[in-house]
Amino acid sequence: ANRPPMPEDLAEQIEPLHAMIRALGFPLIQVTGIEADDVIGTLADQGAAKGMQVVISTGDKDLAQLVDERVTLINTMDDSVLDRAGVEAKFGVQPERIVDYLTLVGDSVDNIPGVPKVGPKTAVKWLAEYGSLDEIIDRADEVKGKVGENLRATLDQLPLSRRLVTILRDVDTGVEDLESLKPEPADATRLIELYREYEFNTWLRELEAEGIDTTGSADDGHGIETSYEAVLDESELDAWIAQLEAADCFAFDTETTSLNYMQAQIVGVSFACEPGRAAYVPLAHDYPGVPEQLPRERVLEKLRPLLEDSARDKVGHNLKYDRNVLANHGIVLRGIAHDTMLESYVVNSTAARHDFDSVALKYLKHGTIHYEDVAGKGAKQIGFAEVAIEDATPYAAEDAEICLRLHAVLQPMLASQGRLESIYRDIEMPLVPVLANMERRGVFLDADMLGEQSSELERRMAEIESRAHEEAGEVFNIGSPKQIQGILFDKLGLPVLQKTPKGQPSTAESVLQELAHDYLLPQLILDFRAMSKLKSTYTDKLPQQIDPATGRVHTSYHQAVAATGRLSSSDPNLQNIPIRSEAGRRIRQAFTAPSGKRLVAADYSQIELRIMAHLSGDRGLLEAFAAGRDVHRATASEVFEVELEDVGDEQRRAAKAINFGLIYGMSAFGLARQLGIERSAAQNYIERYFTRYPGVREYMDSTRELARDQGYVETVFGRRLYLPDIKARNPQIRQYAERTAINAPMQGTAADIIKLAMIGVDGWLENAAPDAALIMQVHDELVLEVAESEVETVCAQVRSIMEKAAELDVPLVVDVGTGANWDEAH
DNA sequence: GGGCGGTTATA
DNA sequence: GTATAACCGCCCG
Repeated sequence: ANRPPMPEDLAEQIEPLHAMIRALGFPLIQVTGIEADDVIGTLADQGAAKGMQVVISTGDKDLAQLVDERVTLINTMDDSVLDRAGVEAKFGVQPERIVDYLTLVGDSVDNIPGVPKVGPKTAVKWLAEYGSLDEIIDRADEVKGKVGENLRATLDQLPLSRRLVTILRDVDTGVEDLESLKPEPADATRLIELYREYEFNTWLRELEAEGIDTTGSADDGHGIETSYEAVLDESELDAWIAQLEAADCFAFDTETTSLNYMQAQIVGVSFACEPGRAAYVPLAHDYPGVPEQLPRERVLEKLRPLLEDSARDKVGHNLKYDRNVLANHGIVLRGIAHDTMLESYVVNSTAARHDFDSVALKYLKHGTIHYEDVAGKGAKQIGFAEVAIEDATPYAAEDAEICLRLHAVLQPMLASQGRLESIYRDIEMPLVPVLANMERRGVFLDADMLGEQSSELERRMAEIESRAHEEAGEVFNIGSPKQIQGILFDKLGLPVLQKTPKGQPSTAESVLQELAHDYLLPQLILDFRAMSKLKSTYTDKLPQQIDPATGRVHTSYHQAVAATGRLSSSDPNLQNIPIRSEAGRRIRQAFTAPSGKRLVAADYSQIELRIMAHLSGDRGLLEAFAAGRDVHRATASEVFEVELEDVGDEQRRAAKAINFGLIYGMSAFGLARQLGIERSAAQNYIERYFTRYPGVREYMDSTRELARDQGYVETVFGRRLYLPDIKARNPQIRQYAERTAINAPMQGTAADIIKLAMIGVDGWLENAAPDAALIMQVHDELVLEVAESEVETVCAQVRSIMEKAAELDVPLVVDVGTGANWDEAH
């Protein structure tokens, strides 16, 4: 009576939930007219009677009455376990008295009255004094005070209350045999369907990471006896070093105190050189009662010759990290021969993730011990140094041993598929130390300059915010799209021009820009947003990310994230530093060269369009580049049929949009929107373009066809990008795959070329200009920090190396600039 | 605390 | 119309 009816939002979730439980392979028991608690009570009793240990997963305190020697509760919200002692500790009464306790206390939600004014305290006190509810009822006269009166007044109801709170243990559950309740393997196909439908994207990714086959097939390593040992004395260490020296290639991994490679200190190292055997050498575990470990610096000195020897091959998973961490201890990791993360990436860059656990699961069907299993997660996570050595050993040793086995599986896959091995061997692997060096070197930032900008932005934002509140006639959070939406569209009744994917009126930039023609408030919001972005992401955040030890920011370049072959950058992302607005350029000015040095920025001019010319072999386009023409102007001249020198600004702008659109696999619709013209006019432009550059049309068509036939597209160098959706029946999904098919060879080839250039530049610098270094890569641009005396030589040589990084049917052109800061170098 | 939507910065 | 990372607000448990 006191429970509100089930909300419709909840009711409609019940059936999908049941479907999901079935797909997961769990037994689902539904008994009409019986409480779930009673079914659980009955099954628990039956299990206990058969001598089973029964665990009930619940947060419901009522179930505590079921606890005995064989039955325990677990609350998976906080992982607390309630056994007999736990129940007594939590409630102050034994499990057998829980029914009595609940009867006295009552439960307003379940409409069980209990005795007024009796709560947990009084109930426990009475039960301790009288022993049981029956005894309390019998001796109700003895209880003094107001609660005594209440007890006597409710005596009649108590038997009913007791019946209501008592969980039944003898209902007909319809379950013939407890054996039939064993979980079945999950129905992966059905699960994927359901996860897609309800957009459970995280679980979907997990499922994909496991490979589609989730029927519980056996571990590929099944049958291999594994021996993982912790190395705690010197003679064992020496024996391992001797084995590593004798091996052709050994797997190597470090455990550390931090994911931040600049701050990380080594806690232990692990090795493997044959399947089934691995060692973990704990070095700096630190917790009460930790056993004596070999001294870290001494062990590292012993390992130094092995680790620094470029002739000794190592395999690892993301060895760039290990190289950076070892550098913190003065060791230069050389001989980085193989990396299973990069093997997985080159074999199939579109696989959901290339982290160790996912890759091991996918290629070995081996479920690894996760970091969270040994260190916990969230706020309660501990550092690896606090992990007990006996827990750390299987985890760390497995990393090395499984890595070795992974390499044995992935290496042949690379070798057997076209030019993938060359992408891996000649591009990705040599790039590893180059990136590690760039990361460690870091970028100098003028924090004071950014600080000043922050204060200025703050002042101007406060001003704009109060004007916006005035304009709106009320105070609202200008940073909340939801509240903006309420003000603009509900309160002020502005027209809704566009909706978000979820069907809400959008307040995106393009929409506000349109509305700003007629109203003031949208412009204020736009101005606020532009400043807020710059302030929060750049002027506030970047200075905080300066490493105190080096005074510089150290990004992470990710080599196995972008499906096209590009790098990505994070913590901080140095690939999206503003450039377009004046305020944005001021942020670039804070990227400065320290005294005595200059920044050199070298970027490829129109590299993706040049690659399109090369790939398509279109004569007109090739010729335009060969002649060194302004390609957008040349395109305008062709499409609009005017002489080169007569091309107007507007025509050039349109031609530029067409050129970019082609790289992105555009439609007339998209071009029309970009240019703010009619769809038919855009279609007309595209038609004229293709008439003038017929090779480009042929290339686009043949690329789509090739993608359909072979299921993947390739860069000029043979990097592959798989397109599983290219045959999708849903046109939206299929067309998206087609656009990716068009774009990936161009974006990917550009990525291959700049990676080759980086390897070349780094190699040259090492000998010829040791005081100069690469410090950033932004997709088509390299930034170097160079001693003033070397600037001229470096500029010339970097240009030359970049332009010669690949030989295409078009010249590669590089613009080089120098300056005291990044803005000036452009 | 964790996940997601909306938004915006770059090539 | 391609490829990313990161912020804030908001919601949930």
